[in-house]
Amino acid sequence: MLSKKTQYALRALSFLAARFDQGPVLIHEIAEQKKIPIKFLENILLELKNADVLDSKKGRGGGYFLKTAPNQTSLAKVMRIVEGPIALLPCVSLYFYQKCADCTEEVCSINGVFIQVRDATLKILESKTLEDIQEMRLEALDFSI
Amino acid sequence: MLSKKTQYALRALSFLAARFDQGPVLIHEIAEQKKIPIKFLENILLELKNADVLDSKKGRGGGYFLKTAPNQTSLAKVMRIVEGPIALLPCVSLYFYQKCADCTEEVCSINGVFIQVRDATLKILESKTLEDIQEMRLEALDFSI
DNA sequence: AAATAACACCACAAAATTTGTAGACTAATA
DNA sequence: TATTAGTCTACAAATTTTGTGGTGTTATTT
Repeated sequence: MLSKKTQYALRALSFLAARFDQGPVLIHEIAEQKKIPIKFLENILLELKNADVLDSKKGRGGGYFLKTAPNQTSLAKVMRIVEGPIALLPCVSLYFYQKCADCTEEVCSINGVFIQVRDATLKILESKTLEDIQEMRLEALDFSI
Repeated sequence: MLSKKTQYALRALSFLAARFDQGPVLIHEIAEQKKIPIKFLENILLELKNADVLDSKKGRGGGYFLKTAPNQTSLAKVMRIVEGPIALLPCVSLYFYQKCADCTEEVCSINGVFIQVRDATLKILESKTLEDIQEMRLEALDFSI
């Protein structure tokens, strides 16, 4: 299961994706719209900024905004920033590899399956972007009916 | 990431799978071979027994053993017993569904991707069984060279 | 029947992680 | 220079994970 932190991050980003190119958005507004504790959200957005997903502007008229177009940031990237490894076992992670503590087998009989799971998961999460989880925009709705 | 508990469970089961039909195996022996804290392992094995994956025998000559052939227990089943949900979001879980707390969108823009991830993961974990992660058996090795 | 072996069960404790908060600081703008 | 809004550090509360202790129960052996 994804942590709340990651879920908050995805929600905030789906909101910011819908506002891409419309100027900075206040943390306060995101927190309110998405019902995320504001100080917690602060930390998350800052982390995403330090990882070059977001950018920000201080002072009046400031706020957060996507650094690049929504389709330029994969969900895998976001998840690695806020959640950490995507793989289910440390010994099978591409970016957070760790030798399994106390693995007693010379040839691990377990990790093969989890390499498959990892690859199947990554195939999706590397190809999907913020554009794919972008919140529905009001102006995109068709009111002509 | 899978919890240590789940990793321990998988290791213990890979060991028991290799010993299928060879009588009960002592908790003590599994703990030693697989370097798992014995009291922690007790809890795990009991849970797997209560879920009908394992069976046990008390007293002298007792121990734990697989209730059915290794290929009869899927990894998905094991993981649901010891780890809980396989899906990455509560609102997308088949066996542990929960409405997303504070989901503010009428139509969630996020869950579609995670349904895909869930399905890709389950396709593997439902089809792979304990037979697939079974520890190499010594008698299966070819010493003729 | 007594002794012993081994699982069953309950309750708790330590450790780690996650989630959330407080408050001072810095930068930008009007 | 006052105000606005992000930055940063540190901490605290809550929850989950990991691990332990002790007693009970059942089966086997002698």
